[in-house]
Amino acid sequence: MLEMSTAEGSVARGQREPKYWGLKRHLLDLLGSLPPGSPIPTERSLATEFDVSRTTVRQALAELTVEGRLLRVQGKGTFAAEPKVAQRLQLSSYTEDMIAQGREPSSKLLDVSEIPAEAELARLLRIRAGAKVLRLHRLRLADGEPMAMETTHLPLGRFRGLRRYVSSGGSLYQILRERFDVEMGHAEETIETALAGPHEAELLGADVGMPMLLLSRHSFDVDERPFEWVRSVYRGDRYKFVATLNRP
Amino acid sequence: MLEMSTAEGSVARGQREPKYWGLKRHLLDLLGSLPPGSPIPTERSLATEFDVSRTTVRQALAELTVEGRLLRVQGKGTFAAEPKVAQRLQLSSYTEDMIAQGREPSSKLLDVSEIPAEAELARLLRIRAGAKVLRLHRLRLADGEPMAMETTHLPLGRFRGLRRYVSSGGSLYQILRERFDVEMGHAEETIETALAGPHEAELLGADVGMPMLLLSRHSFDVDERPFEWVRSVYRGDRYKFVATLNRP
DNA sequence: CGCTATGATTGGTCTAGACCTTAACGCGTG
DNA sequence: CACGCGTTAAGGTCTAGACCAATCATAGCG
Repeated sequence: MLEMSTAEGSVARGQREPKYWGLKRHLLDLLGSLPPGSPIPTERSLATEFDVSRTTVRQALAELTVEGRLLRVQGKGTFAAEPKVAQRLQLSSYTEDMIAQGREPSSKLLDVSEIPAEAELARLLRIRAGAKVLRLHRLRLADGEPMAMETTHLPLGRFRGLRRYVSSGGSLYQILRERFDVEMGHAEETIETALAGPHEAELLGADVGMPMLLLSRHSFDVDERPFEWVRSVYRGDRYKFVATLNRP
Repeated sequence: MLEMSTAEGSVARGQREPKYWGLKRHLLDLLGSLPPGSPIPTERSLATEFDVSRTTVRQALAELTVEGRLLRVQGKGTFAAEPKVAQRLQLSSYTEDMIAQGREPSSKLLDVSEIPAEAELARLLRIRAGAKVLRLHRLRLADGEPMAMETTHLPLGRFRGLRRYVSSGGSLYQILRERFDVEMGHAEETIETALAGPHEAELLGADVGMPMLLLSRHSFDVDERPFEWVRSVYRGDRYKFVATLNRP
């Protein structure tokens, strides 16, 4: 895997190594020889074994957790995590994209609501502030596993009656294409890091404070009119994005 | 900015809110009305003011730091952070790319070495394991500010004498094009999260444990032969990647 | 004038212990 | 058999205080 350095390397530089680094190294070693899902020793027993306080153990465990190496469950224990899954940088729809990867996609529609556009959202969708937008809140799954939380905003002025079509199921892009004659043009995506809030953590089965990949998509039709603005939150410890770039 | 929820929302769900959430909210408020670089109260004074232990204050500060909202400097204090900078998903060279954004690019060559390829690297570069590769360790800067740490691997069998050209400066891609007739084909990039280790943290002026964006690039020439494998580590609290996707 | 020593202040690490929340198990009772 | 209710043990939050390490201002000395 050609790992990123974590705590090894130049020890002899005059610096004193914090105790939790050593503990982290030890656990990393342990994880190397452990299948995903295996339980690791409890916080209290690690504290005893290494003769450090539980706080120090927790510092090491916390870092390994946000690095995606550990999974902590209150009341149960701490376990070796699953390796990351690749996620294609999508311009195609989520559904098509997952199928292309041989995974079985599904969506759970969490919420549909009509809300007035705030200034920033209105600018992005090129409508006037306060105009109604349809907001879809969806949980994206692959093989039954939660992959992302997606929030889509669409201008209702242009897509009257969209709410009914959406509620009755089906691919959003297919609805837009067939019912509203939307021809997709280009899209602009940004990818950045973010931390999971309580809401995201709960939906994705992650912990508060875990690093997430925040993907924003701003889609335009062939006439350069913006027709959607999407924010998706992916678990940073389990997914990565893949893009293929071609020489112009 | 259309923020990601952090700790607000459904308070009245039977759950007790941890103290550090409230503290975090307060600091987020404060940050909203503070220009970047402004100092915020010290840990000890926050602990006194809010009547909590310093440990609790530190938990709130730690989360805000990895979210890119705060900058902590030992011996000096804690400060409001700068907002994120956009970074184009690059197929062109770093140099060209920065110029297109109106920034002044520079590179600092940290290390050049010839090393034998490990199994995984050999597979990626399609050479035999143990064959020599040139490893470049570079710090990428824009307007004098460290942006990323980049590690490039090139097969020396194909690029004999490359080391000398590189050492005497100039764009790597330009050298490959002009001296070795490499015509760039496509490239495959992946983006994932990672945490800063001591090495990355020091070079990029970040803290150990901060979320980073890890960009890997696998480049091929027009004959589909791989000619480089690159790993770049970007500060996740300050940069984001932008990609424009077009309908095929 | 310039350099060095020192102390004050800041964030960084660590302790030993307390109590809370959640999950799993077992043991009763209806 | 099903349900509920403790018990136990796990991780989550929090305290009060200690010492370390980096920074900066300042006082003093050559």
